[in-house]
Amino acid sequence: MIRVLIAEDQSLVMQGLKMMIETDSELKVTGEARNGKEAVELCEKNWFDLAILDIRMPEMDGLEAAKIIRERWPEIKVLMLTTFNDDEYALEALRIGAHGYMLKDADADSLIKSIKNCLNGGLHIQGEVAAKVVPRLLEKENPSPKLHHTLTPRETDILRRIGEGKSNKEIAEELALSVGTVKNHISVLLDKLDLRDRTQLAIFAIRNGLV
Amino acid sequence: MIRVLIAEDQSLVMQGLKMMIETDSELKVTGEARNGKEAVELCEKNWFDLAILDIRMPEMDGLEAAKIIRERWPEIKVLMLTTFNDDEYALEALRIGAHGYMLKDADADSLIKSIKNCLNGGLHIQGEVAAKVVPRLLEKENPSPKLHHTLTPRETDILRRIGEGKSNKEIAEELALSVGTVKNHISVLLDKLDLRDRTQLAIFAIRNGLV
DNA sequence: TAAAAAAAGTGACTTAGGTCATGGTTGAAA
DNA sequence: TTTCAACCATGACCTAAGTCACTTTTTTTA
Repeated sequence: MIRVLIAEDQSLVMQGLKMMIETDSELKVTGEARNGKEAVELCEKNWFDLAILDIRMPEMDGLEAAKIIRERWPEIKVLMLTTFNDDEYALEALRIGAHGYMLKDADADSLIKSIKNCLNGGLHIQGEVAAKVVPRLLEKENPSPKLHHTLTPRETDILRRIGEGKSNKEIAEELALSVGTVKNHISVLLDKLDLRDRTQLAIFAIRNGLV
Repeated sequence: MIRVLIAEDQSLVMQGLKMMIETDSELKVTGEARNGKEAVELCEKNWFDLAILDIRMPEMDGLEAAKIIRERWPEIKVLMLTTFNDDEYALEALRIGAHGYMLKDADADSLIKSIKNCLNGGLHIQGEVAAKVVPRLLEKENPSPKLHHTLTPRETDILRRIGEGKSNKEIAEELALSVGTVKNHISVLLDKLDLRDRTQLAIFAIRNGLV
């Protein structure tokens, strides 16, 4: 029997995955976590063959959890689950050594196929992501993908507020800074994340679950 | 037996709902639609006691489907399903006469409760939405909530591109317009949606599934 | 089909957003 | 202790964004 751990904060998606997985008599969901921290804790107590991790989760996100699991229990297959076609995250997931990258809005069949394929040692990346990601991998470690892990607390804070649609003036008032300072932090954010303006920052913030 | 129709484009969520609903022996999912159009077509062929409609769907969204179902089959209970705490949509849903408003990230228990409550003739609005919405209802028809239904095709198009993080110049080039024209459309959008800048438009576009 | 209304388009003008050069503070390494 | 690096802060300056008054085109409807 293949033991599966699911880490997913949306209970509907959790139930859906569970149901789909257990239609196959070989597979059994023996662990359910609502964030990355819980997932790692479960791995400490029980053995799993496959971990399905949502990228966006509270407490500890799926990428961090994946990293820890890959380091400490390298035999466990890791499948990342995401809502969006975010190639930055896909790259990061691959770098960590995930065995698959699934989109939540894919149909049931291809999700099952991803799971099966992953268990058989395959690597599967769903969506248009693959087309964008593969060329990048071929250019050897590309230097651009600076993830939000490299952001300072101030920057993350400001990024979140941009994602809430606030103006520089509002952010400055809330944080007791001058607008100039806020603008400067934004310039740094734009540079780090390789984006162009606050609108793209807001989109990034939402896509990555900061808001 | 209570017959349930689900309209939901994300198959994972569909499976999750189905599983949860069918843990109760009284309930049975006898219809599955992947968009609003399919939902209405199913209603024409079969009878349902309850329709669970995702607000965000391709082809025809949940609000439109709800409207049609409420008009043509007023005995069917309608439960709206959404990812975000979007009070504009909640209001619109209530105006149409939906019997409930559920958030996808709620836990299984409260989702089941919403369904049960809805079947018993209750009205349930999940999340902080309720607190924002109820006062508005008491002020008699409030004039502000202009939904995206009132947007022209051009405006919707431009709104989507803003949600993709494009600049006015890029949008103008793609649509073969002057930047001035694009700016003007944006001014109209800001006015109609009661927002302040393109960042808030981008957030709106994402929250409402345009991108 | 004429009149009215809605939508699409334009460019001069104002303001908020973003860049850049610079300085202060803290903590760790030499 | 000094030097270096990372973070935070600031304001002068420039550009893209947004407003406004207006014209043209398309669609409604009387």
